[in-house]
Amino acid sequence: YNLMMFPYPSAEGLHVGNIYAFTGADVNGRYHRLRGKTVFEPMGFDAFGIHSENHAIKVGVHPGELIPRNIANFRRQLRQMGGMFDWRHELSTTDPAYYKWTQWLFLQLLKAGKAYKKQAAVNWCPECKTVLANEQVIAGECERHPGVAVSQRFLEQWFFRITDYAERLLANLDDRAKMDWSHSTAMAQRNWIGRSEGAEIAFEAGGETIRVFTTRPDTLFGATFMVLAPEHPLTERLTTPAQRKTVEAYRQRAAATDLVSRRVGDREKTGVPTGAHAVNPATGEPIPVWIADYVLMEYGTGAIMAVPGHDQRDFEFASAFGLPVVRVLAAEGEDAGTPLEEALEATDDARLVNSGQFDGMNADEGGRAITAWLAERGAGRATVQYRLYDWCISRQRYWGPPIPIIYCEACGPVPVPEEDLPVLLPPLADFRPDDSGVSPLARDAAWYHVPCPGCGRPARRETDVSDTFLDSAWYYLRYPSTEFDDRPFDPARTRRWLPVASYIGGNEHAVLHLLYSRFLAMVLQELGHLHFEEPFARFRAHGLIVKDGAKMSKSRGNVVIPDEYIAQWGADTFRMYLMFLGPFEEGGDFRDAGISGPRRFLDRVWDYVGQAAGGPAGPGASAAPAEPIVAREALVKYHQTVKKVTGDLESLNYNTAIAAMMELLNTLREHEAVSLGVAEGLVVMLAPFAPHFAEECWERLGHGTSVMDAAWPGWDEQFLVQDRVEVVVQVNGKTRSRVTVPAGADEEAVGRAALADEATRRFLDGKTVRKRIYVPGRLINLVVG
RNA sequence: GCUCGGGUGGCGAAACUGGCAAACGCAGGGGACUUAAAAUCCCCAGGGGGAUCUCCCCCGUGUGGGUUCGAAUCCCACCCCGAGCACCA
Repeated sequence: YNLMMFPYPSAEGLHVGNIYAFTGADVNGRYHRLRGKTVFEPMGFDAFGIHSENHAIKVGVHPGELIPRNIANFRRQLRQMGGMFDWRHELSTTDPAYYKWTQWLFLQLLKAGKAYKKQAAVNWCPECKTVLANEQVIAGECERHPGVAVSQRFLEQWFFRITDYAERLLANLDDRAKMDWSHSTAMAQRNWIGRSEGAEIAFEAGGETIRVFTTRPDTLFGATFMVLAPEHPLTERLTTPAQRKTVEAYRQRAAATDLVSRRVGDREKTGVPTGAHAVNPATGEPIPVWIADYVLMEYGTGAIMAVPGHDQRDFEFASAFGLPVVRVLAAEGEDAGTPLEEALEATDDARLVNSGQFDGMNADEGGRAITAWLAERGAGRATVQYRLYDWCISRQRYWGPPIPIIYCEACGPVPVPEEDLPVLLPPLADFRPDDSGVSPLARDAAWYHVPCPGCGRPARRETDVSDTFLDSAWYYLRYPSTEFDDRPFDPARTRRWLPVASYIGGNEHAVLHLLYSRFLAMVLQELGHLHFEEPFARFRAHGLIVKDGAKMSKSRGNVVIPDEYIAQWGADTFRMYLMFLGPFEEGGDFRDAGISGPRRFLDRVWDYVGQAAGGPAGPGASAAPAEPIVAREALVKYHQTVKKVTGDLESLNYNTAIAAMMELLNTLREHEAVSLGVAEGLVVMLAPFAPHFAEECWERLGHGTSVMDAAWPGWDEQFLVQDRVEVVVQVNGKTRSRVTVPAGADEEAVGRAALADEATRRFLDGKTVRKRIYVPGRLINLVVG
């Protein structure tokens, strides 16, 4: 199962970046097919979603009309680039036969208690006029509208409990047997899940208990005040009558501030005291309780113990409001009373001070000891926190699968019965979102008002559609089973093809699509629908194609459309050029200057094939190397190349594979070594990169069947072992000469040969050899005094 | 700030596990072919210096140190570029 990320057909067509990614994946698929595997390489279209809808709004055409048009163009380009796609299994997420099952998935998660609804502060993009997932908010701005600040709104939203799976999602990343992934992608997921070890500590405050999470329990003695998030539920009960007005004003101001600017880290600290005091369980001292918006309700417990001596944010807050700073860490020999200019970080030689019986311990020991001490008193315990949020899937937009829920006055939210799926998206003429926060779907009265499936009384439909990432979180499950309309994925097909053997795609989806897909697979496995929990056995992130050092984007005007290049140079030359540009996993800078290199190479191969087709058959790919009718050097090069190219294709090192084939051709030409067998082997090795060209060559070489049905060439080790080898001679580590010795010569023999070598002798200059280092068959280093 | 990548000729890059730095290609120079140009083919090509000119020396993989017989590769410190995360307690 050779999977690549299906495109969203929103723009004018595929750009060079898509072609690059798909070509790299297609080379992989074709290689494995030539190795004798049955390769499934499907293609489809991620055609729902905000990208597509915004494009439709911009162009002024209904997406229901525009998207099929775009898809037709994409299909044309995909055929042109020569991908080995199985079009019988094409899918589009906008097809009711597909999104029926997207809705079905929602119902399965709902049944399993993994979907829930809550009123939540959400990211609202005033430009998209919809809620964004946290993943779609980049540095406080909408990912699709740079410069547009995302604001805060409170809406009832559907969420998926991805946080229940934080530990498993994290742990599996280290399990190579389950998932062999690009390092960078796994790393991005680790960051996103954001695991922190620490302690939960209870502070008593006038009959109430404030729980905090801290990663630094060792600094407990330095906690001189506490801070609650403005939304913290305890705020109301803790606030003293004298402070009520101040606190209320602050809370209202915080609520009006959008989520985004709340999270900008370098803002001036603001906050107000509640008037209440809590007791530091370590010191027994009363410490004031404040509220401030630098503490976030969404993380940890929404409350912190503030340790201004050893946390920079707390230090800034204490400085702004004149709160006491106590240091509880000091370097060896440093005076525990020295005042701090800024928060002091824990270092290896730092020891606890001002911390009673824990004085003298380092931060780690102290943290463990204090946590244990708290646990004995029932005031704390070691715990783990994750940065991951639950996945908000509600979108107040038109172009998506309606969430299959019906609201009834009597029964509440009722799932649409599975036999009534799909809930079809009504064909709305005016599908534009407005500021109301209500999806455009509410405007279609006939669609909106339905009888309750439970009691039959008048009810109304959920008007939100689901996030595009839900569509794409399971498309790989659908591909093998596209012809079944009575099940989302056929069990036998699924067992035959899944998990995906190779998935190649961009790292921009490292924490969105790739995390959601994993989560969904885990849930489906628990529910007994799947036999695996990790959907992608191998994932490789390809690099980015940039232009003039910058990422291609419409706003920069540096997007390269592949069509003209394919028209001018041919799809195969273009594929070869892209794969030759640099390491596939690193990407590269698109320059049209270099494209003539691969073209010249293919032209020369064409000439060589012409000669070989007319010439005598010789040893090579399939034939036994009977008569060396061509120079032995050429044959050796051939077998070396087969081995090199095979290894490089396994590891996606396409650029060096192409370079090796170029070297081979250069050697063949140099020795005028024309051989049918060698030509055949070379053509088969070229087939993954230049499939149309290889097909023509194959026919020219006298074959009546497709080159894709040929066998991958093998190499003969007998050509790889040489009877004489060249050994580099170094004197004091500098290369001075080289000598040719019989393969397997021992150190003594090579040493003698080196000493007999005239060029070497000049550098020895009569001095005695103090030491001799010999790397067998490679190098000898003579150290002279 | 934290976490990952990366920095090698004019350019894209290569270099197995510490063992000939620059393979392969682009651009460039010279030559052959041609009335000419394009295409094609052959040769040259990291920098500097020397020479008895089919030869030799020195320098050279972001910077500075270190380990080693030997470092693009390993270690320490720093600089720069890219990506992810970020008032995450």
